[in-house]
Amino acid sequence: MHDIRSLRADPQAFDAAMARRGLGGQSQVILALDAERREAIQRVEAALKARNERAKAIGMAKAKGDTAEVERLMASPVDDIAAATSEQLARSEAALNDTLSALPNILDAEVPEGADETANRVLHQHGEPASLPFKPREHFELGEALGLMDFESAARLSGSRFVVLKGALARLERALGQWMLDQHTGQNGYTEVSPPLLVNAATLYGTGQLPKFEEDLFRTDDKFLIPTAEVPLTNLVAQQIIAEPIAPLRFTALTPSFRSEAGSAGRDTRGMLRQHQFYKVELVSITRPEDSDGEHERMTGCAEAILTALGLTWRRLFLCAGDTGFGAARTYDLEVWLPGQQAWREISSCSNTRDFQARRMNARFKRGKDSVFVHSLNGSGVAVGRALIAVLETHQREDGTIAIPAVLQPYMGGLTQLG
RNA sequence: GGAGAGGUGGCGGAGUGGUCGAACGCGUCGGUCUCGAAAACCGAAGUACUCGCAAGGGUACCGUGGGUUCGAAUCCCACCCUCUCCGCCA
Repeated sequence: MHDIRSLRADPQAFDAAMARRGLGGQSQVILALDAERREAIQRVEAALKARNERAKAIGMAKAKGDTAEVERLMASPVDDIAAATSEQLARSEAALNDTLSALPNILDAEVPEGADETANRVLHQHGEPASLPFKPREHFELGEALGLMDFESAARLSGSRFVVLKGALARLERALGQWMLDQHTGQNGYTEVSPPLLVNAATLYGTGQLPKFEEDLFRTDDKFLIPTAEVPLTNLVAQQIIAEPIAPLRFTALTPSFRSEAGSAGRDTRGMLRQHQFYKVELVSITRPEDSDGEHERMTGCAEAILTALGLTWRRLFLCAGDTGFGAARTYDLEVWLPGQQAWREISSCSNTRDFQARRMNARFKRGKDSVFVHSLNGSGVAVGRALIAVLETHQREDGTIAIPAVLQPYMGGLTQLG
């Protein structure tokens, strides 16, 4: 959500910021709505003032027992402009709100220009894509050959974009999630949270999924399945005035994420790269404004450490303007190298939303006598399903067995390989 | 799911139609007193929007949204949430 005051103060800057997102001039329309709204407020409040004065006078006359005065006042004309104007006020207020809440966050000045992912900038890389002495297989070939990955059953149970994992592979998924969670709570100072997986519309509005991206969500009668634990974790501070977060509030959770994948029909249909449901360990930080940039680097580092410890090859991307998500001011993506697919694939996305979400959810802290909007950040630390894929493809051997990374072996009952 | 009770300011808790943004207590902040502190006493203090250069006005907010009324924290309706009991249930 944008601050109408700063927009008023510098409309050109606002338009320039939206232009980086490929959006045409917005400020004219918004300022017109704002002027309309404020003008309506004036009229409504004037009418209300007149009404209040009259009512108060009647009350005083009655208290004095001055029935003549009461009757005179009751007979005096009432200002009925209020009804029409208040409707107009409600309309322009709603229009202004709808417009503002559908506009994406203002990008950080350092975000690379560019319309799509081809303009993303690689910041650094860990390891080199390995040239294996045999033809590496894709994760679903490996999983199915082991008899531990079953797409047919999943399709029968649920439809496309689901998978059934079995035996040691199911355990490996669990091990990944447990181990990552333990890293973040044990080494990185995050507090583990077990949040609701169904949330209401206000909560999704707070983090920015609503109103614009409803089609990406699964919903029940009156609730939505979370598309990421970012939603409940960040909203923990919604509507709150918390103590000043001198040290950032850090939350982590291992949850399923549910995504309708509307609009991605036909993409990544083989295997478990793009599913309607997947586990993810999420990281969320709530900070003071002056701390959020540093926290963003730290958070991304926490995710990178996970990938390194798993023996994966990865790189950090600085997403360009056109590829940065709706709520983010700046985003780093982490990509892992998938030998079977011979491609870099996203496994984590870490964003600083600054006060964009905080404004939507009215999350503040007290500084002196002022209430200041917090900054909120979120990042995957990391996607469990995709980490599973990366582990399979990276640590596969020619005979189809898979070496289990040392850090996971304690979580696998000492098992050192699959197959 | 059924029956009942209830949701008021940071907290507790009054207030059932009129000058109520709301008594009182606690807590908070400032002051007096004190070497200092405590106690006591005095005083201050909500949030948002809006008009204004400012000083300072105005409006709204007593779970949420409607309604009745000249006027609503107070009356009516719907919904949400909490608690108690019953039923069901992992």
